[in-house]
Amino acid sequence: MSIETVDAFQALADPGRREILMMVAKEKRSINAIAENFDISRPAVSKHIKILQNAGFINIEEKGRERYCVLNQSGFSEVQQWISTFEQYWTAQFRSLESYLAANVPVPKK
Amino acid sequence: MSIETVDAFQALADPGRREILMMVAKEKRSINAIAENFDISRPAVSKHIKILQNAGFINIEEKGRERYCVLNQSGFSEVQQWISTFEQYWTAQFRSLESYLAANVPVPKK
DNA sequence: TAATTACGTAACAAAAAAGTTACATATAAA
DNA sequence: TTTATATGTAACTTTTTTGTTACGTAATTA
Repeated sequence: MSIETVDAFQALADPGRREILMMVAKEKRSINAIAENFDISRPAVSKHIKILQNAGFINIEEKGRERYCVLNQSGFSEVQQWISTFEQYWTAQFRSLESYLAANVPVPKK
Repeated sequence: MSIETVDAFQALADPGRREILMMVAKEKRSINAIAENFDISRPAVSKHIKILQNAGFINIEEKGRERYCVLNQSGFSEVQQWISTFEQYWTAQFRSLESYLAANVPVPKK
């Protein structure tokens, strides 16, 4: 938890943080409301929230002394974009498999 | 690095492992070929490879004493699927913003 | 105004991750 | 068959993460 992680992937590495995102997705929740659903202490949750916020997964809406967490699309988009850069390689790999088979696997003569 | 991480998100948390995936995406590479591109020792790379393999991001093709890393789609799919479960919430949030505005923001009378 | 509530944060402890060196082993090359 | 190469793994150390307790502060409520 250390300082202020901004790395989206590191932010998602913790299962608890992913759970928090799931909760917040359903409806905005205050820090305490989130902490109630976990075995860890409120300060620990508070730090998780900060990491998720810095990584762009949630935004905070301040309402008096309460702070509500709402989902922020940018973190998700960042991850999705990274993943999508790999998609082109599946077809590339498929083609190289094709040419490999064409070159190395004997085709039965008719 | 400890034991055998199988969690896809944890596997992606390390920037070095993401770099490895980028490298392997371009073309299959042996463990040593990968290690040459990093400042860390070969054994360390070897462990990263194992984590990526266990998490479903790469497969190993054994060729004699060499082991080539090739991309495996399953890890990527898992992450992409998780991300996509959140997509429905953007529209949900947008609708709740709409209704909030409709209820709370005065519309100038014509 | 005095409690109470909803937080943040500093200071530390425990656990996990990441890296290293020192071997061991199997294949390939001389 | 000796030597070199490509790798895995065990044993440890260092660094990062994660968590806790204790305390501070601003906003509500009584």
